[in-house]
Amino acid sequence: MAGVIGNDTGAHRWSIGELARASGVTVRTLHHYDEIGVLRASARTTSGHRRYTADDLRRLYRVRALRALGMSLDEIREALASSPAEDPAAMRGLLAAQLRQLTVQADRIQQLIAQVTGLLSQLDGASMPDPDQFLTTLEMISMLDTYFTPEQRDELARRRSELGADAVEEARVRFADLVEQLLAHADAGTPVDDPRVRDLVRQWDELGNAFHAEGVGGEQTKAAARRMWQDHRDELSARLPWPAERMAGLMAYLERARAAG
Amino acid sequence: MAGVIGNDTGAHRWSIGELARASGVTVRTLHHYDEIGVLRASARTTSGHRRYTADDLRRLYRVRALRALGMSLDEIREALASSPAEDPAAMRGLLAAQLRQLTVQADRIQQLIAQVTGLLSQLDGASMPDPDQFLTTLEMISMLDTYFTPEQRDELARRRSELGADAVEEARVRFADLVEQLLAHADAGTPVDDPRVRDLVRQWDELGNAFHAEGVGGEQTKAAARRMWQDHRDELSARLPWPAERMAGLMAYLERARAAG
DNA sequence: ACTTGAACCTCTCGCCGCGTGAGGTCATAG
DNA sequence: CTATGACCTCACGCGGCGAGAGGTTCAAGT
Repeated sequence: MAGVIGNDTGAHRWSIGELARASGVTVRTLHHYDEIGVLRASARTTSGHRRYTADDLRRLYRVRALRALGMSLDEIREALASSPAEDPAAMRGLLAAQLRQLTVQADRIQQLIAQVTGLLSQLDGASMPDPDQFLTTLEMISMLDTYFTPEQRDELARRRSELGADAVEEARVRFADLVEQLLAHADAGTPVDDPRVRDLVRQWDELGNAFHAEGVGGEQTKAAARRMWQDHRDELSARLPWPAERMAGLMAYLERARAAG
Repeated sequence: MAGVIGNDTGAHRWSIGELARASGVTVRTLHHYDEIGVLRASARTTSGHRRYTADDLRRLYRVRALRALGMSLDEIREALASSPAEDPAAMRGLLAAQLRQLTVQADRIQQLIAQVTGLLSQLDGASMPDPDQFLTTLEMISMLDTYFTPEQRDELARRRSELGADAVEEARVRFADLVEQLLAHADAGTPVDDPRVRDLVRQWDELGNAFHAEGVGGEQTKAAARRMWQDHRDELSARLPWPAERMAGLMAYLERARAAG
């Protein structure tokens, strides 16, 4: 079975220290591999010292290679359990799975890099009147993590980058403008079914929709955003130039207008 | 000091379960944060139950955000120890360090992806006469890891990709040709200072130099390659179309020719 | 006032891949 | 016979919690 190529008859048998030096791993690592069955010493002396064969050395090389590719020792044991000569498909599946996992990790890291870069540019940017602003941004990050699933965050980020920074900035300006106009109407007591108000509400909803996907997914994202707003009205409106209670009143006005529409 | 923004006088104080639900972390996590001092409950009831304030909640958000960016809890504790309002440079340094670390990780993962992809293409390629070939490739990977430093591996990979796959294949063919010619001379007993032999040796060295950098770094890489060859002559020559002892003889012939040149 | 069930407390072990000892046995050279 | 290394088997430690055991306390209903 094992050892079709290099049979060990009469060949040298290594002690654990020799194997360690030859392969560049520590003795402790070999002990560990023996313990968990990734690489068992194929023999012991009468006094209990491990003796390794040339086949063991080759197997060790394979183990180290697969580990260098990022696999767990459990996966490696399974991969090397059935001789790959009999079962090349198993090895293929494992490598493919590993590749998928690596791609996922790479994506995650790229996202983190983008986020950290963004935070750094906020810190370095001219707009640094107030370190509290930065801390609040930090708080927002974990809020987003709490309320949106990773897929939803991906989707939001994707749409923002599709729109481009300029369009996002323009949307921010238009949003501020809508807030001001609607607040004015709310203060003036304009009825919610006034055509001017209805038009403003329509613009508001359109503006928001640009950031969400269509269909069920988009609705879920919007629902998550609403939940976040309801739970953290104060913290969130602290980042806006209007006081929290004014925004709360505005949201109520909006709700009534939508109900009337 | 702390709580300049949101003072807690008379405000609601959360139990650990309420804080957990509000922030989306588990109670166990909050216990852990309390234990290691990342987020201490700012008070306890007489019976020992933890009570959290609004400031604690904000701090928790910051902790979760920094963790989502990949920082360790130790780093986070340090980062939040000094109020960042007093020391914005510290936070900047931390984020910059984190960004560096993330870039390193991203590079590593990209390399792994390239390696796994290469292995998969070897498995899928038409040239799959022999699963042993594949296993030997695995063994080579860990050998390279043992003999070359990460920098040296980077350098080798860089030069190979600069040369391009075609040039590498061409070099392989020329190498085979040189081996055949030199073996013929060695067998024929041509003296090592024969001009034809010296020319072949010159070509051999040039061919090898194309894969190594110039200067001290390149010499170290070549030395590492020689050590690898010396330690693993048999395994390595098993991947070449000539028997190990013929290659060994050839290397000796080469050495003598270089000494004579 | 009593009971119940949920929420809270502390303490401990488990995961992964070993590093780093501690304390004892075996092999070999002088 | 002894000194020195190489080897052996435990066993704890690391990071960031999950999972559970076993006991107390809280809040609400009867």
